[in-house]
Amino acid sequence: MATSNGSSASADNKTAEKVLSAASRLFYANGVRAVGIEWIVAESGVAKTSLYRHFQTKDELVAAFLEREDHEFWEQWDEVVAAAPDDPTAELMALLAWIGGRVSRDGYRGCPQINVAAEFADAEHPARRIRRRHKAAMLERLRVLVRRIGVIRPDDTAMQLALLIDGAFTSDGRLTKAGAVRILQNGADALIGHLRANERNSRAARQGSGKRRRIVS
Amino acid sequence: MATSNGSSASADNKTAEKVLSAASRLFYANGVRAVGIEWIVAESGVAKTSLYRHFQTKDELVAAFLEREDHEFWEQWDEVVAAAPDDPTAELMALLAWIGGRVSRDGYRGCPQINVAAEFADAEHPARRIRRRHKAAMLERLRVLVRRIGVIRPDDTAMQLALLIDGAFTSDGRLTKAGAVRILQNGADALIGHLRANERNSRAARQGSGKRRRIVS
DNA sequence: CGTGTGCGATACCGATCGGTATCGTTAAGG
DNA sequence: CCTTAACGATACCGATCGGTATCGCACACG
Repeated sequence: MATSNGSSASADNKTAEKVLSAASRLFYANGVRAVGIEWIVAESGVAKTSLYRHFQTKDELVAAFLEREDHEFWEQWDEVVAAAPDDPTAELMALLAWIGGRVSRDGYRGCPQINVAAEFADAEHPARRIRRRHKAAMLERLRVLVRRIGVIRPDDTAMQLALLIDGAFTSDGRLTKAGAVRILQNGADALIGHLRANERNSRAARQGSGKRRRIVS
Repeated sequence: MATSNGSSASADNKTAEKVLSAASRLFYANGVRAVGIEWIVAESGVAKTSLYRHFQTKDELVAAFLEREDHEFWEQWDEVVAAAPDDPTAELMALLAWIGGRVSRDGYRGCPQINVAAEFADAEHPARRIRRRHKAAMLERLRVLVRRIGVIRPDDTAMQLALLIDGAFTSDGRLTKAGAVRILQNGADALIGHLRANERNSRAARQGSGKRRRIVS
């Protein structure tokens, strides 16, 4: 059903892969409109002809970039979840530790979905569509998670967590690694703890949260 | 010290004002790089020559756009604060009601500071500088506010509120007006309530928050 | 009544944009 | 060994990019 290629979405060909990886780097670092095709050609070491053999238009290349980003994001998300203890609160904290580390890395330039989508006015542009789907997926995953945690208004709480995370994505270097993780985890703890359904679990979790927050560093 | 002009930052001249207002509209709706000078010329009804008489480069026009946005944002912020009761928590809720309304308006396309800055790779580009200053100013105002509220870790709480707000700015139509205000205010209530210094005030505030949240709608 | 300053119109600049056409080369598979 | 398909190199396309130069006109002010 798929090629033997172990890599991620699209770019099953080696030439296409060189193009897509170079384009991804350049798009992310400079913005889509600031990167011309010739720049991608130079950086990828692939002929312009070949580039257009695999991607008919620049927009298609942009879409492939975002699709891959989306795919890799959920791949890592699932890995973090798999490594976390089977407790929804611990799962959330592990995810926030991962995100905190991600946004405080050197050269982090924000969420590619947000950045790229902002460059296109048409709401039906591929970039806008992929971004909507990506963000809807995150919100849905957070909903499932906070329902398992057992908060009173899971939809609102999930959205609050989504806003917190998207805010971190656009923090633009204002967060150090330690600070990012602490701020995200304590913030989430307040958001879920405040409205937790069963007060017993709530109290216990708040006491033990100091340990649980450190599961993924 | 200033011209008699009652309008906002820069563009003290009528021609310059026409250029800047047209450019602002186009930049915000389409992104900076997607808008060519000729488009601004056509939309403003001003000759290209005149445009370049008032703004030497496109970057300067971009900077003027962001400076004005920054200025108007704090102007409105101050108005909201002035209209709110002299209670820090009520002030915060009023600000969030304002922001909730803002991000759920038709045609809202996100925070211009965030959007425009994302289009430039150079961290010393005017757009990036203005954005940093703008976001630092917001964080500082939130710090002062949460200190007055009296939370345990004001710096962290202020950053959490900033993330929540920036997240709302990038929510891209996922928030209805009613939902936005409720989610922001309840979120902020959890963030400040959870860590409030004096438990008595905390408990009282949580009970009365349903009323207090509706001060500005 | 002159005079200067700001504006509009237009033509133009080199550079770059996304995208195509042509053609010679390379390499893998039967 | 020969076919075939993919790739590289290059030249080219019209359109647009940000920015400038030239010039004629209108109008406010002394």
